[in-house]
Amino acid sequence: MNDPKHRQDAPEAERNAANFIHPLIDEDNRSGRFGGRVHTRFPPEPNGYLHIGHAKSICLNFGLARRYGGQCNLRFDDTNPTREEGRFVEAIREDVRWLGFDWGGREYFASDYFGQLHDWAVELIRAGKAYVDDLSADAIREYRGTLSEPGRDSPYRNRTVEKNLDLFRRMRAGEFADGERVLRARIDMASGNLNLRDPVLYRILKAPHHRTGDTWCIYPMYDWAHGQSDSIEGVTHSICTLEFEDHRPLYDWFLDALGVHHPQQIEFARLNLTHTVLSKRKLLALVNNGHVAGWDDPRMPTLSGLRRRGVPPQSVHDFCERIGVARANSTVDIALFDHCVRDFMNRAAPRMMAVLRPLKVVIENYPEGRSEEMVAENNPEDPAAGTRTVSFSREIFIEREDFMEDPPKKYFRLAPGAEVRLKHAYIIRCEKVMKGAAGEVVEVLCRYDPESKSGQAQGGRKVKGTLHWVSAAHAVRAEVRLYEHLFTVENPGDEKAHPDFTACLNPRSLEVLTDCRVEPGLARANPGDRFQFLRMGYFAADRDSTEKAPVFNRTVTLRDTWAKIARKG
RNA sequence: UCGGGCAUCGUCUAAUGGUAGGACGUCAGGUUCUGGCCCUGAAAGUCGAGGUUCGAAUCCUUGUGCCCGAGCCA
Repeated sequence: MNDPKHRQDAPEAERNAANFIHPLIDEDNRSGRFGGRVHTRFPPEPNGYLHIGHAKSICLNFGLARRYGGQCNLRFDDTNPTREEGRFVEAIREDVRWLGFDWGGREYFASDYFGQLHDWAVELIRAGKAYVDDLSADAIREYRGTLSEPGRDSPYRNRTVEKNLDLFRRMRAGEFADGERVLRARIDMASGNLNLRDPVLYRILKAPHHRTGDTWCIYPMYDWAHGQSDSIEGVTHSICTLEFEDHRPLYDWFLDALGVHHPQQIEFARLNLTHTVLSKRKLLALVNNGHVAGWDDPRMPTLSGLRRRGVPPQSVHDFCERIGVARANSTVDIALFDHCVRDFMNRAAPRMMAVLRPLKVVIENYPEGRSEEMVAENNPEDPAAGTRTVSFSREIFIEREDFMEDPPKKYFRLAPGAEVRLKHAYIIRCEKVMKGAAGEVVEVLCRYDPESKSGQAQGGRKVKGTLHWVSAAHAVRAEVRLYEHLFTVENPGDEKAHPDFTACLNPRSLEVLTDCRVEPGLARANPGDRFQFLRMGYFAADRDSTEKAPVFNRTVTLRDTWAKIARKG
């Protein structure tokens, strides 16, 4: 347990890296600002699927609650009925659950608070802090001014409280058409912060809501709903991304105007990852334009995509811990994510032998019709994983790339006259190469050394290379889907460098291999089961997989030092 | 142009006025029945200019660069 390899088993707190939010919370706890309480929330809008960037937020919010012995709510920010759908709610729940977080029944919706929000709006009107504006959307935009010039007051800004109350009541009663009127806060049309130039609180939207149906025809804007929802839930620290920084003065203004519980908003930098895109719009385009097979395509950075590809949730946690939390915009190298996947899989995934591109090898001096059961360790990193047996016989398959008729130097694999170890079995020597009409290698003839069996007294003889293999008679056919990063360039989301991000798509992001041969035990893999295919990478059974037709997704390759050497020549 | 924010190895992130450290990546080597894992080592950073201080990544001034903001989206 003290083995550094097993640090994943260390208590959460020990792996919890420092970030700038901790001292802020520590100070609040010292001063007693929130009575020593720490309560966070993860607030997705149910209008799409969660991705790895959301995982950073989820791990942060739930992680802070865990670190400080507090709680974290799951709250759906469903204030826009034209974009949100119930089906996303279940998908989001599933993703958060997959990451292993439990919101303990504290599942809330901004729509739960529509009544309270309405009453508070009336309170603001009574206090002269909100008014109904008849200006059109275009006019409001014009009156708002620009980044460098102040706005102007709406001609409707100084209506009486009675008139505002009446108009707001009629807005709610459905007397006006969409867009005809809005309720705005009366703050400061000259503010340098555009969010304070009389922001809209309510707009008229005669659209059914996924939870409240047609109860409402006016819906609160994000700014009006979010802070108050935090307040109602007793949230202490409202963690959000950097683009909401300009909204904080408004967040504070509403809570102060209402005189209710006032959480602290804290902003952090959202995650960017190389070789992928994380914008909802671009992800949607990938799905809609058929560049990927769906939201859970294993190439997608969505949590459902990662899950289907076989990424363990522990790796996502580890990744989120390692990237840290800061206020500077940054782009994390996807190599770090891949490392986290390998790091966990190395310790957790049982080894199996699978030949992806088969080449037949006949061992001439091995008796026909004979076979033996070789003992194979399931995971050299985990003795407790035990052993299994693998059938060996006269005809086997090896990987095509593990044989070269005319090998470069430093090639440790099979070649005419060369010797290699067959993992868990014998040392063989290549005696002859059989070719087809086009001169292609179709079969390799070898002789084995009976004294070299794995685990035998004489088995210790050293050879440079060790190959994985399967017995031709025993192996089963399988489909294997090889995935690579979706984009060839580091930052496909950079619209200046790449106006059309789909032009950066990696043409080799998916390669389907249908004639693979795998150990028979693999046919019984259940969807989601993860393995290391020896020397080939980490794989997981796809949800399409059946015992008759097993299908595996490559989650990530192994580190490949040979590929690096070969590339350099 | 106005308001807000951010600049530390290639990348991400620590250092709370006192030895600039870790991780990924890269390179070199060791070990190995996985060219995996593991182990050892190396290269690699405080945006620029002034100032305060015994001492500055940290504080001050100033410059530069980048990000966010003009939805009845979130």
